[in-house]
Amino acid sequence: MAEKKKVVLVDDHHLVRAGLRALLEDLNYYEVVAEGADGSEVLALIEKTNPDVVILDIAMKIKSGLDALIDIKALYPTLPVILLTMHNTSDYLQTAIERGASAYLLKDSAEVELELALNAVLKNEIYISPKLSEQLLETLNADRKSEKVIVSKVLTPRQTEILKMLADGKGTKEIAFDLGLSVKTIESHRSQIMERLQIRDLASLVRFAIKNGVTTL
Amino acid sequence: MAEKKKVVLVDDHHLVRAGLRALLEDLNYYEVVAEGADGSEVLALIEKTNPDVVILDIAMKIKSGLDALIDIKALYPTLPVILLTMHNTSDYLQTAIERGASAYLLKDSAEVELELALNAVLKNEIYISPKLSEQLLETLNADRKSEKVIVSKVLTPRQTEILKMLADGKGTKEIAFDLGLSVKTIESHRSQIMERLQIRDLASLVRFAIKNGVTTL
DNA sequence: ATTACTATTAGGTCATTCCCCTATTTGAAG
DNA sequence: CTTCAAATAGGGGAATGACCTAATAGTAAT
Repeated sequence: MAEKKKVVLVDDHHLVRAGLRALLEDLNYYEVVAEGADGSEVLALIEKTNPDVVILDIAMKIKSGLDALIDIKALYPTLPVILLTMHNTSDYLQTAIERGASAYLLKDSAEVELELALNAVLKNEIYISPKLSEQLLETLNADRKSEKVIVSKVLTPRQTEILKMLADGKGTKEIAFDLGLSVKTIESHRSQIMERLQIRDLASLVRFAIKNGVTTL
Repeated sequence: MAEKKKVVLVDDHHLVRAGLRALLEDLNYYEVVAEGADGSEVLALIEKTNPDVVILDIAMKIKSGLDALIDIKALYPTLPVILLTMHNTSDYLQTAIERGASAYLLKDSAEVELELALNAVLKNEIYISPKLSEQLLETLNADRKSEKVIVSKVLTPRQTEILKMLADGKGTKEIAFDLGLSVKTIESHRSQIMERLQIRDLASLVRFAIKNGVTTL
């Protein structure tokens, strides 16, 4: 058998990480050469270990997997990255793919999926959890029906910024002050965020933000 | 070596479960005889497999680990249960212990901690993550300073019920209607909940509810 | 029994926020 | 150039929130 493939594993829960490592090494074809607890460490780990693939959790405290993905692709555009997501929503699947992710898996996936994804990714293919790819197709079809194929970026940077603050418990007034803007402006952004996300209440907004790594639980 | 110890593993993320299983079986002293994705399945699994220990995730969709713990202890009071929690807060540590949990671990713990916990638990000892036990001691000390040692139940049943509804995105009006109460009553409960939890904004309330398994992400 | 405390209910008042609509400016895409 | 999205912000009424007070019922302790 050829040399084992080198894997960098980044997830902010130690036990989860250890579990994934055990799983990978039981396959006898992968070797975890580095582990990280946050997206902000990943570049250093890659440089040190020159891995064949990176496995990144999306929801991490300091820097999310999606953010780390940008950094990685800027310096190592051909290094395959597998994203792991906690919850069954394809909200950021498009973003992930636009940013060059090679695979997008639910943490709830079967072990074989992880193996399939690794195999695919090492052949420069793209692997997406079946559950999610269904949703993606539905989304694309829905878009097509509505005349224009708008592959929207979900939220603008400003909106994302404000979403985070809202989800972190800040009030409109406080946000307005922090950003040096009018309360009315924040209210506008807030309405537009909810409009886009089809959300009507703050609680769901908080969930959305957590699920998508905009903020942390 | 003696017979391997039988473990039942319950966590709603398949990959996490698989990882923990790999980790346990690498220790060569444990055998995962059943896996479940939710607290509601655990009793059936125990009956079927007669395990030596149960490992339960706290935050699960249908029935949380804390709820499942009650069921388990009612039927199998001597069966050791290890609780796994996602986040570094001891909010429900007391509850867990009151309900008879044998160990309380952070998912962020080191692998050795899992092993230590298993060893302790099989000797009828109690194991608590060092990080959390520190917090617990602080809490107890704080209580002692404030004259009375109140092992408070955190929230009353009514409060928990309303917390869940709030965290699920319902408004005061809607909750009042659902429960057949005055809007003012709900507002009172809401204030008192926030008072007890030392929380000032809805967003943090939602986080708290999710962290403690009152509702799901 | 009596006391004391908790849980649950609810009103009043005033400040804040939300909702719905409209509007200006700037920058990028065509 | 023109068109559209993003970011900014105001008006006005409705809804909600914060803060205070208080009644009733139930339970625990003496």
